[in-house]
Amino acid sequence: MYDDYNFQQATALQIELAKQLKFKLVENVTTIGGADISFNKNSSTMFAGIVILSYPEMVLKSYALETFETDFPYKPGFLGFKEVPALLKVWDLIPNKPDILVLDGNGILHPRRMGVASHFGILANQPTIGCAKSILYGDNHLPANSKYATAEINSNSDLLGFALRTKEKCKPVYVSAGHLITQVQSLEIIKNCIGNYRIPEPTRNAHETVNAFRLGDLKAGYHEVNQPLTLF
DNA sequence: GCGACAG
DNA sequence: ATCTTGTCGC
Repeated sequence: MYDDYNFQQATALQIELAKQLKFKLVENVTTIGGADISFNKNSSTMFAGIVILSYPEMVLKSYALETFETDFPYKPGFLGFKEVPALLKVWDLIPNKPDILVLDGNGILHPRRMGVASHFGILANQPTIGCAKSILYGDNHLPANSKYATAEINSNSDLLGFALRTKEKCKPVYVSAGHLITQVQSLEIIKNCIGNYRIPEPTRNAHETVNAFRLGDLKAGYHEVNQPLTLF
């Protein structure tokens, strides 16, 4: 049927895009971005946002917000097709891009190595990291119950990512390289982005910010932040 | 065939 | 993802 045809095409495109993936070290990281999407149930309007923090201080420096219309449904394995178009629209509003962008979802920890972070990275030619709140694919071995404990996530003999305990007695997050960064550096960067919560600061801040945008407390466009924000 | 299944 | 109160555990 109609949906099957779209997902067949989407699958073929993911396989093609995955051939373009590159993994290398990112040098001199001083800024890191977080991207997220929010929307009301049963609405085709997505609220997209990207925040930029100083690294490793994790101080909010700027953010961009924009809405986007889409009918593409959520389906496990195809999140990029739903979220990346909206995120690219917000991305274009940012004059000074962050050195690395963290997306809420996976990078190469994906059946076709094309999670939302890899998908965005390829289309924007931007170093990206995927950080998901639950497992999508691969072995699910839990890390020890201590902060910073990790467990490799493999599929067959490929190292696709890491489960990372960001906080004691909390479920781990799942980290993988998106594009233009290595697996090990992705893990190190995310470790350095942990504040006092389970979710690393770039993603956590992005989530709070897009929610405020959806609820009408923040406006669309690019905004720079100078004094500490008393929003959280 | 059955179960799993990012956001 | 979003809608929501209380409640269990540290």
